[in-house]
Amino acid sequence: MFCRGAFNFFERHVIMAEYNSLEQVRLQKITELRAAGVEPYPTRAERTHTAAQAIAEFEAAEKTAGPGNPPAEIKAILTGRIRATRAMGKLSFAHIEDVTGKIQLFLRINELGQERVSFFDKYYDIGDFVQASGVLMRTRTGEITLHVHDYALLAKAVSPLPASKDVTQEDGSVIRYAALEGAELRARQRYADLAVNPDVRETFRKRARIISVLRRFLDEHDFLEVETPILQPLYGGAAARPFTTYHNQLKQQLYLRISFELYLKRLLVGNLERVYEIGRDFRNEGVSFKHNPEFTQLEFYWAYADYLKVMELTEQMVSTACHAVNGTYKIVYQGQDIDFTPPWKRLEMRQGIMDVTGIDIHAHPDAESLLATMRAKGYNPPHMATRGKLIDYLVGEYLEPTLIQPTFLYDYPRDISPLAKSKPGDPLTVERFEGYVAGFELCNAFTELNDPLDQEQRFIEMGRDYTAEDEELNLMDEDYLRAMRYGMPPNGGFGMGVDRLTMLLTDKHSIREVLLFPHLRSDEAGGSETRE
RNA sequence: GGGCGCGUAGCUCAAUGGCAGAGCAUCGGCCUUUUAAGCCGUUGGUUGAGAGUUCGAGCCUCUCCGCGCUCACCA
Repeated sequence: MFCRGAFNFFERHVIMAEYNSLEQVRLQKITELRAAGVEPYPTRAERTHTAAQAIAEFEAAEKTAGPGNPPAEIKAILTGRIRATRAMGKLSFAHIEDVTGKIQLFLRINELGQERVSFFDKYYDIGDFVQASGVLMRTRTGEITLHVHDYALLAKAVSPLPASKDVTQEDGSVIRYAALEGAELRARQRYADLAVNPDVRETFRKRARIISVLRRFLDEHDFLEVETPILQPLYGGAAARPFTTYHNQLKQQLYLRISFELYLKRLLVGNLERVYEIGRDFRNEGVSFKHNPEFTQLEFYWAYADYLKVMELTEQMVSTACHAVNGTYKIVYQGQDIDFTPPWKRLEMRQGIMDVTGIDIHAHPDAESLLATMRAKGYNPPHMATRGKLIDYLVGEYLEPTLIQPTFLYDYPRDISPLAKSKPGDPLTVERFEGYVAGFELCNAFTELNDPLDQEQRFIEMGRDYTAEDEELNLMDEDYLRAMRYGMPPNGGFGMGVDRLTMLLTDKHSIREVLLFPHLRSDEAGGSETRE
């Protein structure tokens, strides 16, 4: 009990000493390498070509030489990680992989001598980083290969990479053997996943490309990228439970933001006109295949625009991102053909609900009337207080799943949209749309409410919908109202989950496949050993 | 949080309540153009953790941990 920190420290060292048999073999090799004067972790490396550059240069040299003629000699120093070895006594082959791909090494006693070939076979393992110099050649089977004249260790791997082997079939398809496949292990040890699964690396390259394209698109449309607080004294802009934290010196309760909205719109008051932010939101809610506690959000606000203009910009932006990543506007998501070519379908929510349920929400201006009709038609929503929530239920249960092709569902109930501007002449409806693709929500946007008196009223109404025990739910943001009182230009605002867009564009079912380090529970082994 | 399913060697997976196995990886041997190299041999396990039933548990029961699917929650 006393000195608990020291106990944990000791315990940790015991855990660290638990090497498996494969690791013990490699540790022994490290000792022997040092004894032989080989530093397993040298400070510097040298490289003249990436794998891809070496292959391209050799092919170009072959072309220059012409068929049947030997190409000009190309010397190269390559670096990479050993992915496969094939030792044959006086010969040895290995594949190394760098960020551009794989290339084969060919070691022979003619150049290296028996001792150096055997030394490579004995001490170099899959997973080690190596450097090899030599001359490019083609083997008898036609593979462009580095004929090695010298080699060096760059970093020894103690733990074996999860072994995976590929064999390319005659039809070009690749069969993978014993690849790292467990979703949990892959997420927990993303480093190993990335190291052995090239398609995972490709997914995250695509993700980076998507974000880069979104940013460039908005920059080119004269939006200013800004950064607003993640630690906020009040949270708002969405309906979600926040994470709370505490500033020790200020003795202040703080929240991690659940949206950027209220801060970004303050900037419109400051005459910035067009602003956007790409960053992390945090929501203290359930985790699922499409929810992570922290996720990447894109929001922009556009002065003098309305939700119709935002729709047009949205379909342009998302289709541009799709084309940049996939080279086409048409993709397949989980077996469904999706076409992002603008313009996307526009569907009024009232009409959409009518199409799938036969209920006209305009005929039911209050919750009681709507609920009675729903019940009469056999719909049994869980207990819900407001008209908007009943409508939301109908949309979520019956309409959303039908929206496979990119669709803007527009004109939402006022009472579930406290930051959106009312539709002129229709007090129950606001100018809001959500973009749906493949049956789930991709983005959410509206003509922003800029009337400070109306906004104050909405905050009050919103507060009423929540019961007294929701003490934390303080939606009244006085500073935001003060900003709005200085005058906010009419504007259209937009929010989109970047992770979900990435899921769509990379054909991933789970958000965990597009997050490098998704949230997972503690992986400490043995439940009964945890003490608190 | 609820329901259903899963957890076996470093990785991918087998195993009617009856000696815990295979492929790849590892280790040793043979092999001078291989590519899942091949051939011969070898090693590797607290079957997620703990308890129970049983002559005997990877398998049945309970508790716990973790993951997956699903529901709830979720702009």
